[in-house]
Amino acid sequence: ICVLCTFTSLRMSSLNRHMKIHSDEKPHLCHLCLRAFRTVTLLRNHMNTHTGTRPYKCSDCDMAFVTSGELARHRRYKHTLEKPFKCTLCKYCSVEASKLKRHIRSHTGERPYHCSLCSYASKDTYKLKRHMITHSGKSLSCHNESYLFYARIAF
DNA sequence: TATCTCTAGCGCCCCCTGCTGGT
DNA sequence: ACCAGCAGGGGGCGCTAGAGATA
Repeated sequence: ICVLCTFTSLRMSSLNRHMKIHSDEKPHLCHLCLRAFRTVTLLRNHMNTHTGTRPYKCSDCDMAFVTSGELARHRRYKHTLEKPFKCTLCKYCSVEASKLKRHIRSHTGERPYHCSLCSYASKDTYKLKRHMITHSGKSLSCHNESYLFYARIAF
């Protein structure tokens, strides 16, 4: 049992590894952007984003991905059409949990993302970002910096 | 013990659609 | 009626973090 959080494991080795997340130790450094990672695997995946290396290739189309998880998700979206996350209130189902979470907000009416300049509130972050254009008149891509400024105030 | 694999999660961007107000 | 602007709903991918599985 971790004394710092709710984590529990049957293996001492898992607990030892877990304890590292409570420290800031990130010994694996990307020499291209100086970002640091806890594990070599994370660094390797990150380096692949710099080099464009995509080892996980889809057998049914030309797509390729940095991680196996991305490939698995792609295959669900495009090939197997498996949608394990099902809404209990309607027939909607999704490939991803986060999509179901976003969908459920359409039932609950929850709008966690508030505009700092008017009464508008959004159900997801990108809608708020898009909404911010109406205050500035700038294009979405030109608006990133001011959006981040507004977001810091709002959140 | 190190590495691989899987799952979870946040984010970004895009598309389509419906509503609304101006012309 | 038509069009532009805007918001709602959702699809798809990029990337990182953490933990289980395995070599």
